[in-house]
Amino acid sequence: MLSMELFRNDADKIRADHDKRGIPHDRINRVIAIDEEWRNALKSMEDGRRERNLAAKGIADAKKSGSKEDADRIMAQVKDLGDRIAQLDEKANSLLEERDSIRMRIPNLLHEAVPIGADEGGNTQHSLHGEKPQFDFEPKTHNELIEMNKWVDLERAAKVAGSRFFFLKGDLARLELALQTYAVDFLIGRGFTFIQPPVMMNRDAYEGVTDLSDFETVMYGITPDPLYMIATSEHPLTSMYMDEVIEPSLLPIKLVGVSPCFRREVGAHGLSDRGIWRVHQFTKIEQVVITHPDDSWDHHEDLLKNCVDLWDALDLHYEVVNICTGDMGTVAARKYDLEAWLPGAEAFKEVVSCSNCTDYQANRLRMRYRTSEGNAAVHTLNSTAVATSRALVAIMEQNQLEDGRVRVPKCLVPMMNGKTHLEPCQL
RNA sequence: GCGGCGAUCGCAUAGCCUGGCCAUUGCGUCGGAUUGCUAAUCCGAUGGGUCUUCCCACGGGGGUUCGAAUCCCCCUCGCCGCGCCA
Repeated sequence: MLSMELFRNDADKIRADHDKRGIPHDRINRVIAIDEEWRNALKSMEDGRRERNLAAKGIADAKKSGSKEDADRIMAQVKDLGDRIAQLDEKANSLLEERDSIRMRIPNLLHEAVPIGADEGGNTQHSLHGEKPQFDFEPKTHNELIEMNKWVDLERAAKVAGSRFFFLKGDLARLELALQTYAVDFLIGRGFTFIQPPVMMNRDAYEGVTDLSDFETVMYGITPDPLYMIATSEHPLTSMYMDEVIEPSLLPIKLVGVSPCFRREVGAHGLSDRGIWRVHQFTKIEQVVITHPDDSWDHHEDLLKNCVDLWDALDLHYEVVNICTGDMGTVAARKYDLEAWLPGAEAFKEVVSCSNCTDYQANRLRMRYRTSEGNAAVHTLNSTAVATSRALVAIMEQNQLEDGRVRVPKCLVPMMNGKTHLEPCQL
């Protein structure tokens, strides 16, 4: 959410940003108009309260000096004042609610380096990493590999849970655990604190970190309790300090979280998403940084560097993509994606998303740091380190052998008890 | 789940019983002053708002009242005990 100061003092900045995104200004103008109305309504209400406070004081004084008649007279005068104030208060509150429900839907201001584009076709390549793997045989898709090696059981998962769930089995499951351990240790080595978060959140905290439409299309609600399954550990980690004033000496707060991630994937269809590429539950190792606004763009580059070094260590071929205006979404000001090469699909596909959300989440979460001029919103950043299901797909497809076995990335071999290749699962 | 107790400003606290001055004090932080000692001492500021002779804020919501931190009800969270439990 953008700060109200921006609407009041620098609305043209927001309008120019909307032009870049290709969306109309009407919501901005509406926020400004309702804000004006709200301020007037608030003023009348405050005048009423002031009158009441003065009267209450008058009564107290009168009683103290023993003048019961004076007290009774004032009381009679202000008898209906309470109702009037309540009405004015209600009006002001409904205006405020209306203003902010619109404001919540206005997207973050974009960084100036974000390329202009209507949709994902406008994204640009930032850099290319690793060597494209060459095969002297026809490489298989990960779907073929998991099936022939019995590493994933989709049918039985459908039976006990539903479609787009999976049982992960044998060596592939063991590799998944190795990936988690490797990524967590890697980030601990770069100064991150390891956190295991709650995997359910209440509505109030959740509204602070995500686009409102996600409640309809992404998150699972829990019946009968008013909770939501997290779509990523970014959400509990970022909202961890909500409603707090953070001592500047604690910044930057660098967190690495591991959690299962739950996504409804409403509207997702198609054969290209079969297997474990797009699923309702997967595990993700996530980086989160809460920082001083002056440092946030440096931290954004650091987060990307961590991903690049981590994915280089896994010895995979991928590109970094600079996400364009039309593909950005509501919360981020700038976003890089890592897209891994999938030989089976002959395409780069998204495996990492690295965002600077500037003060957008912090404003919603009332998450500030102390300055000599008062409190100011912090900046929040997040980046996938590894989403294990997708990393496994990339490893399987890029490291496959002709017989269907898969070479374990060198850095993970020690965590696989020295095992260098994934063998088929017997069960 | 049941019972008891609690929640006040960055942290810690007083005020609540018995409704009515400006919500107290300590620590921390920031600013200033001063002194030659890794810092001490003194002064000031330090919840939010439209930064203000004004309004709001004592976990959240409602009620009683001319007036609520204070009385009543509901909810949330925490602590203690009991129950259940990986």
